[in-house]
Amino acid sequence: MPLTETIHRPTLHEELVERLRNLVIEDALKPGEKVPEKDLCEAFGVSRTPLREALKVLASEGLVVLQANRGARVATVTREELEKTFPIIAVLEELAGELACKNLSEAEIDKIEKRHADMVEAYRARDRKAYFQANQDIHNALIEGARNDILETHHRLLASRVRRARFMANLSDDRWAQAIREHEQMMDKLRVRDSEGLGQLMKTHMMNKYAAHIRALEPVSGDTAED
Amino acid sequence: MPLTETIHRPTLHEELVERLRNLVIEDALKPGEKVPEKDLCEAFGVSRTPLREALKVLASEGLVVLQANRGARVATVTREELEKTFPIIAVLEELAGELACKNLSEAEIDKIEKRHADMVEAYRARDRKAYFQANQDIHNALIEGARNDILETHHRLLASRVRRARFMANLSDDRWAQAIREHEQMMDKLRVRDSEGLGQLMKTHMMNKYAAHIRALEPVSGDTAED
DNA sequence: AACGGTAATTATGAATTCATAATGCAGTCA
DNA sequence: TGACTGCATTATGAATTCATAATTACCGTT
Repeated sequence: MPLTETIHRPTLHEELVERLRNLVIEDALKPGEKVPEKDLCEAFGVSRTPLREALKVLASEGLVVLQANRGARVATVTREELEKTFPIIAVLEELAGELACKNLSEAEIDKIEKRHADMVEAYRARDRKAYFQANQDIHNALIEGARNDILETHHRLLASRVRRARFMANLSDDRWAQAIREHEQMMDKLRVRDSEGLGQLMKTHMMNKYAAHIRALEPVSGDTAED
Repeated sequence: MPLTETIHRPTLHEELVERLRNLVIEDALKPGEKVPEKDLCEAFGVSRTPLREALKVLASEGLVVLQANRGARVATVTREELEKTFPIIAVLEELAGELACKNLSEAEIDKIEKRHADMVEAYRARDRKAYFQANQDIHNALIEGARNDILETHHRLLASRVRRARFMANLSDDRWAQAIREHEQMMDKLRVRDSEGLGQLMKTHMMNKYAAHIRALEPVSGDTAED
């Protein structure tokens, strides 16, 4: 009997990885902060062992940094790291776009179309929160549409590290309008299933997002200012 | 004070991650095999705790699979996984090629040139082992030349999972000749620092490698037989 | 009063212990 | 004779304990 398709009973440390990851992504634990094992243990009602195992995993993902005998700190995202990460995300999205074009069902494309409409509507209303959510959904749908869980994993790994950078906070009107135009073009390509076209657009879309973000960071000394 | 640039003193579980990773990559632990904690503990002379932490990390990297209360097994590389992984490696190499073109020093390019000559020589002598080593060195040099440690990490993560597939074992004469031609072209692009050109070549080179490998796998039923 | 050193406290890395889930074997019943 | 069930053994997940390294506070000296 092949041992694929075995039931995946979530073990304690896996649960913790998930919870901790969310804490970091949702900024409940802020970059640079210490991650106090003791407090988290009683907060989650678990012993230190599984929590430490979870921290090791988070560290290998780069979300936290372990210092020998000095515990874990939430990783800070430096500007240099952003510069290194965005191009990688960009080429992954390029690939995802190509694959999604080939693999998405008509129904799924319709769904994305709807979310796209929501997003445009949110843009008209200048509703940043709704826009951000719809945008996220669309990108996620395209990534998932690639039908490549490994691609998805690596994309999530990279995206989770820069998500904290909060692109939306400093979204200029110009860039916003440009982003909408780019999304329109993406939808055009998706409708006719032009995979290379969509891939290219998603790549440049991400690089533009990156450029805008770096521009926004420009005034800053170079390190990440908090809040 | 920014807490970047802290000294990275290797802790016990990190050491173990390294050692175990090598065991898996070097096929000392074969795919599908159980990873017996007890034996490894006495083999390395450590307790189970750091070893288990290491296994969690390896699992998050996808090198081993954890099953609740059933321990860890070395991950088997299914054909489907290969099909999902290679395109990702390909786009990462594409990006690496572009970046390496821009960032490599002349001296480094000379070094690669030398290794390339070694590789061609090994091809002439039909010395698979030497060829494989030189090939590996060249690819590594190009990846490192990208000056992007995050890209490097993800590339290594993906490559280590398929390395076991041992492309070289079933390298047809045709494919071998083609690979050499592709490498010649890559060197041409690198010499004139045509970044897009090198990127494209590295991508297609990887996809061709992939295609050849899939072809070699063809006869196999599709799933990996267990012991 | 300030700076440096030492001691104490705290917290982290690692070992050991404990409990529970899985597997294998044996015995019995069809 | 073969299959199924129950028990025992083994091994894994998790908690607790232990030791060591780091940080902080306090005291002494300049």
